Amino acid sequence: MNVSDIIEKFLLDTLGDELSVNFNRNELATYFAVAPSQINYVLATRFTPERGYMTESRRGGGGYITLIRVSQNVDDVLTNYIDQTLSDGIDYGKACQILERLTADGIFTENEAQLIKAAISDKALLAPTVAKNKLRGSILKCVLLETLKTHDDGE
Amino acid sequence: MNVSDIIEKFLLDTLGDELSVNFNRNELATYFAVAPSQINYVLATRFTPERGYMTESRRGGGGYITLIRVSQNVDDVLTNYIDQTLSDGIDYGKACQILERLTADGIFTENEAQLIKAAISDKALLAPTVAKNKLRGSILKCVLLETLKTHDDGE
DNA sequence: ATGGTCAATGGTCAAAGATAGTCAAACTAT
DNA sequence: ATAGTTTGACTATCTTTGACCATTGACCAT
Repeated sequence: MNVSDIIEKFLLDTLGDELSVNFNRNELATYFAVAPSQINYVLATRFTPERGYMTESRRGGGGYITLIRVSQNVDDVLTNYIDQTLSDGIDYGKACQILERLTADGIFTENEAQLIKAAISDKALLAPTVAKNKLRGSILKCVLLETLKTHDDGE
Repeated sequence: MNVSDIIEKFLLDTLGDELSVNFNRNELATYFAVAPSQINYVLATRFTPERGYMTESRRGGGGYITLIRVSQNVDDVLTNYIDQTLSDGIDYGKACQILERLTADGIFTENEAQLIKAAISDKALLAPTVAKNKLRGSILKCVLLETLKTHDDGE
């Protein structure tokens, strides 16, 4: 297991049930004996908006980083993702983050998320790398739209 | 006996009764004094879906390969479909039939089938018509494989 | 009060490192 | 000859590091 994964886990543990957690970048970096910028790397790759996180920070003396779990109305989340993935395409990692987030929100079951992941994996999408993201975006969009439909029906 | 056979045997032994085994490609290659890519060769020729195996992996620091056993004997229906959709591609109607059949068999829930249908609809697959069936086949294959995997987990 | 300086933060980005994947050429066994 | 194996060059992806930049607040001089 690499250090970034360990730091991720540590932050998740520290976050626990709380809405946010506050820390000092250099301190954390020293604790895990990594370059300070690796903290940014972990935040950028693991605690993304797709997964429902955001950060705030301040430089200078007494500087800090706050990691925040954002909660949002589920339909809004869905529509946001639909709008976003609509045009630009999306890579597999980001797509998984979205699916995990939606699973955490109870929109998908674990199994459904797994199936969708399989459907949009690089392996499934036999296309040149460039085209893949576009295609994946389109597929995901259709799936989310379908979900939005049945979700609305359901209530 | 050639080295590939030996590596195959080693992996089978290591796998034992477990559902999956995790290893590092370079380490394994070094251990058997072969080129790293030979590990891929062994996986590609011996641990195929048709034989009841699949793999997952990650590159970069802390990278790994996971060899996963999927159900070998039980799900003949599924494996048949997998073989069929593997090569030729499949049109949307046929795909839906398969999904409905599998839903009737209790492999998929209604909802799961809906999601998959959305994912392989003509709308989702932005590609030339000719390419669509091929692509749909590939996606469906991945989904079915995934199902075999999680199916095994459950029992 | 006002502005200047400096140390203590955090941010960015590109390079280096660490893996795994692909593919075709060379080799080997049948 | 043909099919299967082995190798290596090249590629793709993920992680880790470090050099350089930006911001903030404390302290100081005026």
